[in-house]
Amino acid sequence: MKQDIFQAISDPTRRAILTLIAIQALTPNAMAEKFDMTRQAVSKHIKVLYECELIKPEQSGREIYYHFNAKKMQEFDHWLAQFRQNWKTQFNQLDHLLSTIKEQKK
Amino acid sequence: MKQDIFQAISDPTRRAILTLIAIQALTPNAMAEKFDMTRQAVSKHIKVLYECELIKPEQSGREIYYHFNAKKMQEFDHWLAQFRQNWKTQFNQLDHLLSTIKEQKK
DNA sequence: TATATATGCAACTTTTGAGTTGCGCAAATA
DNA sequence: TATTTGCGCAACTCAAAAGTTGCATATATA
Repeated sequence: MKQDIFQAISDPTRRAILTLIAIQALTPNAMAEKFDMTRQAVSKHIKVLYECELIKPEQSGREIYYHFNAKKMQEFDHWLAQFRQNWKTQFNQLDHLLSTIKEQKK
Repeated sequence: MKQDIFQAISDPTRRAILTLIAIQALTPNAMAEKFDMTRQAVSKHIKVLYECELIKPEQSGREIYYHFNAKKMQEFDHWLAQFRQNWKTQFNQLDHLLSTIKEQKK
């Protein structure tokens, strides 16, 4: 099943995994040790993250190091962009409102 | 129940609602017309979005207009910030790698 | 005042997803 | 070669979440 990046990031454990491997690539076993969770449970999270390309595997003998794929994370940034202008505008309007109230109090 | 902003945004319908009302405030009925979905289903999504403060209600007689709360969306931006430097670094490294390959070809 | 409209809440069903146990395969090691 | 280790896949359980129907409440309108 093709995974949705938004759905992938909605899980706290997967967000923790991303934060960890953004610093250093890890094997599934290493991740399982970090969280109080079986290796298989971590393996499922890895599958989700892999299918939406947020992580990349690097085989090394029988071990697999999973790396963070920063490029994919930019999709979020692009989605957010449609709201960024919006929040800047809302804050400017708030500033204006506050100064108007100030004026009225004088 | 206190809702998680990541979980709130993971649902496609809720993302569509946010995109709509970022442009113009809408009533629950108006939203239900946009999607092929009962009013009650939309109402539940509204509840989720409201509980994590992504939208704000504005009562007008018996109608309720829901507005987009841009400020809350910034929480995403803050979470993304921890990766932003990371992806810039990865791209710089890629640039470096590409120019190295270029040099070798000469 | 009677009726229609806009909404929220509760109970229920169905679907999805997180986590477990059990298994098989491939690589390292004795 | 036999055994251990690292990993993925499949079947299962259980909890959460999406969507439905039904009902209650408040406001507008005839």
